[in-house]
Amino acid sequence: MKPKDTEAEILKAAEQEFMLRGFDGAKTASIARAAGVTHAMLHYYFRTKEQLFERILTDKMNLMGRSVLTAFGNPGLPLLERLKDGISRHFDFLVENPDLPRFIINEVFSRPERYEIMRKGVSRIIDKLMQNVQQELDSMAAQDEIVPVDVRMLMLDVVSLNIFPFITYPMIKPLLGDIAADRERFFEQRKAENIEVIMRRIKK
Amino acid sequence: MKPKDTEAEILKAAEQEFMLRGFDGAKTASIARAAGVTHAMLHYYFRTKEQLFERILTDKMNLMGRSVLTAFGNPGLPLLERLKDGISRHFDFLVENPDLPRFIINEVFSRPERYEIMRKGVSRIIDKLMQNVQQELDSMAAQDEIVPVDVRMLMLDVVSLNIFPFITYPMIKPLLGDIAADRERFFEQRKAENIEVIMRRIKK
DNA sequence: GTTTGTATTAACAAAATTGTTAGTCGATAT
DNA sequence: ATATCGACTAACAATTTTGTTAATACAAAC
Repeated sequence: MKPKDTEAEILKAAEQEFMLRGFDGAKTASIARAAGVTHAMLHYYFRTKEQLFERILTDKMNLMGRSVLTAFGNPGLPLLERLKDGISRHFDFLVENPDLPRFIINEVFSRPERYEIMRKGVSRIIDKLMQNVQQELDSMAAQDEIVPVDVRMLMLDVVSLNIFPFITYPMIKPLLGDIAADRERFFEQRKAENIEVIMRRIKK
Repeated sequence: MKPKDTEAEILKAAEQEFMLRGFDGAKTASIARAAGVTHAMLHYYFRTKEQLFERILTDKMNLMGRSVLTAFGNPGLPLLERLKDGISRHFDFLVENPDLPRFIINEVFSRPERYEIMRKGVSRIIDKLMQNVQQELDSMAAQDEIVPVDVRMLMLDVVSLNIFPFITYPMIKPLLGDIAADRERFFEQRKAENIEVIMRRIKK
C-alpha cells in the first residue's frame, strides 16, 4: 500500500542505470534489481522501457537547460562580475552533476528528434538572456571597456571550457598526471582557469 | 577467392555502425547487412562482436592520439606560430573526423580499462611534447613576452574549445540559429575564435 | 583427377531481453 | 463479511541478438 515508494525506487534506479549506460546499455532487469522489485513492476508503472526512459530524459534535459539560465540570470551585478559569477555557478552545477552533459549529448546524438523536448522548454528564455547580455557587451565595447564580441561565441567558449573536463575526466586523468590526480583540487583549478580564459577573451 | 575484400567490407561497415551507435547500440546483423554478407561471416573473420569492436576501437584511438601529436609536433616555428598552427591543424582534423571524439569518450567512459590501449601508445610521446612546449613557454615568460602558464592547462583549453562544438553540434545548431545554420561556415568561425581565445590567454 | 584448404551459407541453438497475464494478497469501503 | 481495487509476483511468451555447425562450392596444389 505504498505506491509512491516503489515507483520512486524504480525512478531512482532507472536514473542511475540510464545515466551510466545510456538507453541501449541499460537493461530493465538491472534497473529492477537495483530498485529491489521484479521487472514486471517496471512495466506495471511505466508500460515500456522507452516510456521510463523518456521520463528520465525529460527531467535531465530540463535540469540541464535551467542550469545555464540560473547560473547566468543573475541581475544587479556589473557585466564582468555577472559573467564570472555565471561561469563559477555553472561549473559548480557540473561538479554536482558530472555525468549529465555526456548523457544528454549521447542521447540527442543517437536520436536528434529528442532534442525538441528541450528546445521547446528553454530556447525562448535563453534567446532572451543572450539578447540582454549582447546588449551589455555592445555598450561596454562602445565605451572601449572590452573588445567587441558575439555573445553566442562567448557562451560557447564558456560551456566548452566548463563541460569538457567533466566528460573526459576518465581519459585526461592518466594523461595529466599529478595535476589531475586529486579530482576535487583539479576541478577547483579548472574553474579558475576557465574564468581567467574568458576574462582575457574580452578585456582590452 | 577474395578474402581481403569481404573482410575489408565488414570492417568498413563495422566502423560506421560502431561510430554511429556505439558498442551497445550496434547490432551484428546490421553490420553484416551493410557489408552485404551473412552475419556468420562476421564471426568467421572476427569470432565475436567484442573482438571486431576492439579492432575498430584500437584503430580509432591511435588515430585520435596521433592527431594531437601531428598537429602540434611541428618544429621550426616560433612558439606562438606553432601554437596557432597546431590549433588549426587539430581543428581541421576534427572537421574530417567529427564523430571520433564522441565515440571514444563514450566507450572509454563505459569501460575505462579500454583506455590502456591508447595510453600505452601515445602517453610517452605526448609527455615529451608537453615538456618541450612547457620549456618554451617558461623561457618566453621569463622574458616577459607572455604570461606564465601551465602547458597542461593550456592544452586542455585547446582541446576543450576545439572538440566541444563537434560533439554538441546537433544540440547547439538549433540554439545558435543563423550563426550555426551553415555548418562549414560556422566551423570556420569557430576555428578563428579558438585561436583568438588561446592567443589572448597567453599574451601580455 | 583427387585432395586440400579456404570462403561462404543456411539452418540451428542458446542466451538475453522485453513484454504479458493470470492470479494472489491485503487494505478499504460498503 | 464481502466486494472491490490497486499493488504485486511468478511464470510464461515473443522477439532479438549473438554465436555455432554441418554442408557446399570452388580454387589451387599435388
